[in-house]
Amino acid sequence: MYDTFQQYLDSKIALTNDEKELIRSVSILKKLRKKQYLLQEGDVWKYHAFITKGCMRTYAVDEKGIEHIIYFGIENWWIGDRESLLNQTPSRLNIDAIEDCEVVLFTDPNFEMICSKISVFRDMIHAIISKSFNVNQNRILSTISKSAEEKYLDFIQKYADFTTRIPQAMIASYLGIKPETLSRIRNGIARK
Amino acid sequence: MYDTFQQYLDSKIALTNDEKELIRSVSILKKLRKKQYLLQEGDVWKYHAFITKGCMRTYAVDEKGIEHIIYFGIENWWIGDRESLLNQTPSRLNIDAIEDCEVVLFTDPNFEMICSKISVFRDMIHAIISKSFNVNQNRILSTISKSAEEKYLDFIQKYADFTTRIPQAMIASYLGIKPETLSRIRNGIARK
DNA sequence: TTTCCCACTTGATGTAGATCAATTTATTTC
DNA sequence: GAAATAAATTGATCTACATCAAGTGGGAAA
Repeated sequence: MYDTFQQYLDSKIALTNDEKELIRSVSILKKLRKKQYLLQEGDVWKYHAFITKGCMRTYAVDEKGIEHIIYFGIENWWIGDRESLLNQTPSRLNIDAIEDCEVVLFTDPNFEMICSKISVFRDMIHAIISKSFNVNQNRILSTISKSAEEKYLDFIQKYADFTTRIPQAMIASYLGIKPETLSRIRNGIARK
Repeated sequence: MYDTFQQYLDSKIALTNDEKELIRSVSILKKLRKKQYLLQEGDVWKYHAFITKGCMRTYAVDEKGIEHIIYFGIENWWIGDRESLLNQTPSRLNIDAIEDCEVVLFTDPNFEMICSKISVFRDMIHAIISKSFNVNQNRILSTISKSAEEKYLDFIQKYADFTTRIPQAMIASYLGIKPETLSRIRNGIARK
């Protein structure tokens, strides 16, 4: 279970055995059943979380009770609420498991400790955040400029591996369209 | 002109005079006329840019020739295309001046040099990127979940100082709606 | 196997926002 | 300060997507 994370680290950075052991020693392993929350609205997020197995989502619920998914994560992706973590404020977001999942958690102080002691780790994390920033910026451009069909085609092209694992209604939510609309779009594409 | 940037630094981090001088020594000052490009689509972005005066925008142009604004920046904001910088690929974005502007530029190697030598500077930059990530995430949530009117009300509340300086049509573009629609929304709000 | 449930589809209709086109109101520019 | 240019408004119409409501199929429970 930790092994997946270790392989991820090895693929990204070169660490000494002591460094590996330091990281492992403060890691927390957690299993989640399908539908189980990792973070629930109103709670303060305290961790840095890495998914080693399964598929998760981050979403907000609006005043009408409608869920709006802002993020999907699978194996080898990080997930969390950086805003809640940074400001130590109650989260407006929910994170839960779409499938049975396994995650590796680090408390923020331990994570900071690792970053301060292992500069390649810190650099790796900063590179990830930097890339995530770009991903978000591209998604903003997509949402403000494209039609529902274009957004869907972009999505399945970019996240081909997600489309089979994630219910269609959740993909619709992520794209900011209704499930019925997505169904019709798929229908339209199929009959071309 | 550099003074605005120095004041910004002083407000954020404590630096020795040598450190201040190191930063200043590699800074590049640049003035931009209204409508002048800082970055043009197809070019590779090479800098880290800080606005000391004026107002700028970042936007993409789609295949129909329509501009989609993804970012506004004013005094004391950073601006650039991190994706182009990171990958050294031609940018899909344009950055230009909405008003006459002054910016402080650092080439990427110089910027990295500063980060490596002055850890508080590096930490400041990482904190800014981290916050920007959150801002973008909130904007994604807003665009996929809210009506045009709600988005506009959020915008003027969050960026009150922008609304007077930025043409309405550009705000509409930023929100992903048409200028006519924004005009009608404003009209509707006014007559309430 | 049957039942139940859930994800998805399909149809009919409604509506927010887009489009097209014509004015009016501001800003530049000379 | 007049002429030219650009920005914003307003009206009429259109359309992509939403909404509401039934129906279908397929997989888990019993």
